[in-house]
Amino acid sequence: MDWDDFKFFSAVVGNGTVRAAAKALGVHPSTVTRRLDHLETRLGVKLFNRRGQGLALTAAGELAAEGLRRIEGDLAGIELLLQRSQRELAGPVRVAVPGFLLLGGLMDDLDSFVDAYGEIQIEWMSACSPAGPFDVALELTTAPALDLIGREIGAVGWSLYGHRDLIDRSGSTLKWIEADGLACGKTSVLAIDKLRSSHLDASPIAARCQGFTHLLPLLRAGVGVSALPCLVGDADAKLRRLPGAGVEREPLWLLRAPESRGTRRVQVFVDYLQAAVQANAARIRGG
Amino acid sequence: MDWDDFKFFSAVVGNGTVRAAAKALGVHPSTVTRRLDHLETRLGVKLFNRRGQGLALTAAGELAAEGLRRIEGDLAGIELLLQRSQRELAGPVRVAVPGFLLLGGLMDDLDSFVDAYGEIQIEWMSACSPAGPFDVALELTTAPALDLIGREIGAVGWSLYGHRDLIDRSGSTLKWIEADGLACGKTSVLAIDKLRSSHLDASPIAARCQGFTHLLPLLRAGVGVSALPCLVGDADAKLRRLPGAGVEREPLWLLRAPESRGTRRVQVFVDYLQAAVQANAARIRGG
DNA sequence: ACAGACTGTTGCATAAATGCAACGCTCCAA
DNA sequence: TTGGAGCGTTGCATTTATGCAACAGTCTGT
Repeated sequence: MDWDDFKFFSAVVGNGTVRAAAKALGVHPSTVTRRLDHLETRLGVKLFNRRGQGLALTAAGELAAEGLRRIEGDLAGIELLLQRSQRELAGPVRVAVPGFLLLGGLMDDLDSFVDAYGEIQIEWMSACSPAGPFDVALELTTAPALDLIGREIGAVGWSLYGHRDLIDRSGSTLKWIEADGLACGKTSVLAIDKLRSSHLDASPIAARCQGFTHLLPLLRAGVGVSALPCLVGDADAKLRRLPGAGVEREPLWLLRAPESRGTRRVQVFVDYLQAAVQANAARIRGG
Repeated sequence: MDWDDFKFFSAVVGNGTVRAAAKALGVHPSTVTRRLDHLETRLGVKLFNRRGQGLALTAAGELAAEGLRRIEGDLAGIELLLQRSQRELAGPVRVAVPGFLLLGGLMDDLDSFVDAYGEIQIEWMSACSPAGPFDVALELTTAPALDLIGREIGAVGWSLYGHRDLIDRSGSTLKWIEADGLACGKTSVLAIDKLRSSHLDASPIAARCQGFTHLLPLLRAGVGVSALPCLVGDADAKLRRLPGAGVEREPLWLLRAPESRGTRRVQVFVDYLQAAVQANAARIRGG
């Protein structure tokens, strides 16, 4: 089935004569007649009656023209739609998300998004030190800045983790690993302080480090215990929660810059981000 | 704009892979990829993401697929519709119409019908002596046969006509031309008898003939006067109505054979026939 | 880890569609 | 009646698209 034949047919119907259709399509008149012949032969139906001056539609031709009128418009509409979506869905989206969410596998299916929206360039910014303005951010806060539009979309659960052997070896005194810069934009995370003070207040400090990049290897090596987002701690087979240690939760907010409100490419990514948080809500909360 | 590119795109979406689409279309896989490239280049939009195993639709591709789903179905529907209408609108239609209606120009735009429905073969039968069964007929009757479906769709007006010079030469005694076989299926037309008896009862008979083929030349030659359907008489520039002679009307019935009821090709012609009678109603009635 | 089967994609020979000019035809006006 | 201009349609050279086989890559099951 050759769709192009219908295009030529439709052009002839719309322009009245073969020559006019040929000019409109930018081809030679002979091409048009040959495509019409081809179409009629293939269908086994005469669409036109050739008679000296111009062509006259047969009943079947009238039927076909009727149905094609809409198809022709729809097809042109698709082209316009694609080119418009092309413009709307291209460009940068500046995203500020705490590193531990990515570390915990929140964005493991990001490739499907990149596949679908290849023209959107995602600029990942450390939520800790937002070097510049962002379009969308996830933050552990209850008081979003005044110039942002915020919404609570979940809660991040924290607990105490250590190497499983270290935890199982009950009776030994557990040492604390002090880490800074775990949650971003905040000097300290309330959940961490509460966990330590209620379970390991008097424990000695084994090490002091900066961020997850340092903290996780130290925990895996069995140097001591520390507070981790459950999303990160539970995902690590070598680590185990400290028995008895509960889960302290911090509210997770989705923040949007007002100036990118209504921008489709940003909205599309926000939708994906929300879906990702939703899909991992249980893991993020920590059970 | 190449519609065929969309066909290939649609096939890939529908069949999942390039190779499956190629097999479904009966072409080589390379052809499919080249058409996709062509389409993407022309639109300036990426529809697919090539990744090792299979193809993944982009957001734009999803949009296009959405719109094309319906178009694909519509196009296939048109083909089926045409082929069905081809079957339904091909074959013979047996028509029995009194000759004078054709003589009077009732079917002057028949060519447009033949153009539109070239596969319908109209078999004209003399209504006078219906050699075989017909699908549709026009008849001057008030009592259609019992096995037919009839409907009155107009009235045929008759009056007295003669050569204009003969009519204008007042005072001379007008001679009558007796014609048989004017209206069909009937031995005599009541209107003719009434017209003669009320205006030319005592006039001598100048000639006796058979049918319009003989009668009209005699009238044009000024041999005498006779009764004609107004449709025929008024159309002839040489003839004129006899002043004072009124118009006698016979009901015109449209008859249909029950066995062809529901046959589209017959119905289509009946519609045309009714429209033709309607358009010429005034001329047929005789003013 | 490693064949095996699958995917989509590329040069090269062939087949098909197109452009060109000339033709036959109908219609309109002088 | 007779040019002239419009129409759609036909051989022939050329451009374009297709089929074929071989390729590079990924995924899966052993």
